[in-house]
Amino acid sequence: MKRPTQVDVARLAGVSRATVSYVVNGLTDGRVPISEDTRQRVLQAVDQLGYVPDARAQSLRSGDTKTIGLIIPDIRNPHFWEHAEGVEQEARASGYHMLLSDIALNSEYAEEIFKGLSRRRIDGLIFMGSFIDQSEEAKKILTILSKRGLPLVEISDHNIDYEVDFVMSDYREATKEVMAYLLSLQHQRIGLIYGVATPVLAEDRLQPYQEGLLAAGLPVEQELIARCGPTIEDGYQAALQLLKLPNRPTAIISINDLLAIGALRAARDLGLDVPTDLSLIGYDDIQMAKYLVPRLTTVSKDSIRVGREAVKQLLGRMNNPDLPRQKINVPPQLIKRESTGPAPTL
Amino acid sequence: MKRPTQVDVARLAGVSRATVSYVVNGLTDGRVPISEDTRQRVLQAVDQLGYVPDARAQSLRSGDTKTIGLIIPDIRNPHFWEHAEGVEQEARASGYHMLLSDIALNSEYAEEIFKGLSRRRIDGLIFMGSFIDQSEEAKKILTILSKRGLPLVEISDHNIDYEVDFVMSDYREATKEVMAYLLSLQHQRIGLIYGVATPVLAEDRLQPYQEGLLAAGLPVEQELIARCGPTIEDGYQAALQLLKLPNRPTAIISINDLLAIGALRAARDLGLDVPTDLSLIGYDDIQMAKYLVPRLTTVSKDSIRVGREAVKQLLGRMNNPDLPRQKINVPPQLIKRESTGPAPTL
DNA sequence: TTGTAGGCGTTATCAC
DNA sequence: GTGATAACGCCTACAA
Repeated sequence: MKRPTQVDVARLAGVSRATVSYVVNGLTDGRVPISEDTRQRVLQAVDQLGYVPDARAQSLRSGDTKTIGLIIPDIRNPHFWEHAEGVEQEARASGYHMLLSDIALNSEYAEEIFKGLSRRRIDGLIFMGSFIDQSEEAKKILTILSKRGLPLVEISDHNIDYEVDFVMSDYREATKEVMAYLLSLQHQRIGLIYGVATPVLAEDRLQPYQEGLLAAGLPVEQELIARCGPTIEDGYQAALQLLKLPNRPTAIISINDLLAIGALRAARDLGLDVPTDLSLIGYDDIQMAKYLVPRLTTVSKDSIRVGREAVKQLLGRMNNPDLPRQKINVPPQLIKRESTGPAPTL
Repeated sequence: MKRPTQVDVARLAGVSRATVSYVVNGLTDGRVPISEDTRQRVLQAVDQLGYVPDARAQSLRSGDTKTIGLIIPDIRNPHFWEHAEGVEQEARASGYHMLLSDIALNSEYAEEIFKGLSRRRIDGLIFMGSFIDQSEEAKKILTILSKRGLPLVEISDHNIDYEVDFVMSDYREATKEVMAYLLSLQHQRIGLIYGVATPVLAEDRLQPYQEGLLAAGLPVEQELIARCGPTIEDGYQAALQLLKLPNRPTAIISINDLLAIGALRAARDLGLDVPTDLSLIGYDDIQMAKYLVPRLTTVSKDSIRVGREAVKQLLGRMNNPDLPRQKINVPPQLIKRESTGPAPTL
C-alpha cells in the first residue's frame, strides 16, 4: 500500500540502496560501472514495484527543485495564458516544471504567493513587472529574494532601470505608432480604455497617448480616458461611458484585447458600426482577435515566444549567476485588421 | 547568502532547533509551553533572517505535500482555465497548492505527466475524464495510482461506471435539450462541429445528436458531421466545410465555444448572417460568449463551481478514504442568446 | 562491481 | 520549558 522506496527496490533486487540509485540515475556507463545482470535485476524490481523516485528527497539532497515559478497578474486574460504556455513549453524541454501562481490582480495575495514559492524553494522566478510594481510589499520581498540569490526574470512592457534580467516588449513605441495611425485616419477624438491602471502602464500607454494628441495639436480630455477594471464587463461599461458622451470619440484604444471585446459589444449595443462609426484598437493580439467580427486591429506580441525567452534567460542566469544583466527585446507590432478605418464625418 | 534554516534561527535566538519549530508552528498555547520571552526572541530571529520553512523537508517528514494536481486537456481553451480557477480558489482556501498540468491533447505526454506528479508526491489528483480516456496508457497508470491510495476526482461530462469520485455535468441531457430547441425552430439540417473527438464525447454529444435527429424523422448525414482539432482555426475550417456544402445546414452545434468563435467568423466570411441565415450553438459558456457579436447561445456550466466541488470531494476523500463513492451533479443549462433563431426558408 | 555512512531541513518523541 | 535524537528518501564520496 505504501509507496515503495529505494530500500524496497534494493531488497527485492538483492542489492544495496546505492546500487539502485546508480541504476535509476543511469550512471551505469559513466563513472560507476554496474554489471548488466545487476542492472536488469534492479530495473525489473523498479518496474514490478512501480517505484518512482521522490522528488522531495532528491531535491533536498541536491539543493535544487527543478521548478520555476511564474506569476501572472490575471488568470482570466487569455494573453497571460499564452505566456504561461511558452514558459511551460521551454521549461519542460529543459527538464523543469512550471509552478503557476495567479496573483488575481490583488496585491494582498502577493505576499502569500511569494511565501508559498519561497517555501517550495523554486529555482527561479518569472514575473510580470507591470503588476508587481503596484505593491511596495511585493517589491520588497522581490528584492530580498533576489539578494538571496533567487534568479529572477521580469516580463515587461517597457525598459526597466533596476537590476533584473528582463524580456521587454516596448509598448511605448507601439503606442506611438498606434497614435500616428489613428491620426493619419483623421481621428480627432480618440478615447482610451485604461483598464487596471498602474503607474507603469501609464508610462507605456497613457503618456504616449497624451503626447501623440498634443503633438497633433489636439487637447487631452479627461472625459475621453475611461479607467476601469480587468474584466470584459469592465471594458463594456467603460466603452459605453465613452460612447454615450455628447461628443463621443470616433476611435478608442483599449489597453488590451479582452477589454476590447467588451468595447466591441458596447458599440454594437449603441447601434454603432465598427469600423464605420468607430475605430477600435486593442493590445496583445490574443488568439481570437483575428476571428472576431470585425477582426480586431491590435498591437501584437509573440507571447509564447516571450515566455520561452524568459525561461531561457532564467536558465542562463541559473547556470551562471555572474552573467552581466540580460535583456532581450521582443518588439510588438501593430497589426491592422478590420476594426479600424477613416474617421466618420459626424 | 544561503537560505537560513532552523539551525540558524536557533543559533541567533540562542535556543534549540526544536524550540524554533514549536514557535514557528504555533504550538505555543497547545501541548508545548514556551515562555513568551523565548517566543519573541525566536520570532525576531525569524524575521531578521527572513527564515521561511522548507516545504520539501516538512513534507518529507510529515508525509503529505499539501499539493493537489490538476490535469487539463488543453491550455488554450478558456473553459479549462475556469476550472483551474475554481480549483485554485478552493485549494488555497484549504491551505493547499494547485499543480497544473496541461496534457496538450497529446496522449504521449500523459505518462510523462503522471510520472512527474507521482515524483512530486501530490496528495490528490483532479482530472478531466473525457480526454484521459483516450489513452489506454493513461488509464492504466491512473488505476495504479488509485490502487496505491492516491485520492482521485474526475470531472466528467457524463455518468461514469468505474470506481472514482466525480463531479458531473451531464452534457447528454443538455444535448437533448439543444436538439429539441433547434428542432422546435424548424431546423432540418443541423451540422455538428465535432472537435477533438473522443469515444466519450461521442456518448455525450454525438449520440444524443443522432438520436434527436432520428426521433424527429430526420436522417443522420455524415457530411454534416465535421470532425476537427481543438483550435479556433480548426473550428473555422470545419464550419467553412459545412457551410460550403451544396445543401448547407441551417444550424450548427459546436462542441465548444472556442470552436464556435471560429464558426461565427466562417459564417460571416461566407456572407451569412447569424442567426438569420444560420443558427449556432456552443458549449461551455466561456466568459466572452455573452459579449460576442452575436451573443452566443450555449450550454452553460458553472466551471468555477465545478472546480471547487472537485476539490471539496478530493479533500473529503483524503480525510476519509473509506467514504462511499461520492458523486455530485452540476447540471449544465441551455442559455438562449442571439446566435439562434428560426430556420430560414432556403 | 557493490556496499556503507553522512547529511539535506524538518518534526515527533522522549529525556532533562 | 528546553534540548538531543531519530527518521522521512535520496545521493555520493569513499571504502571494500
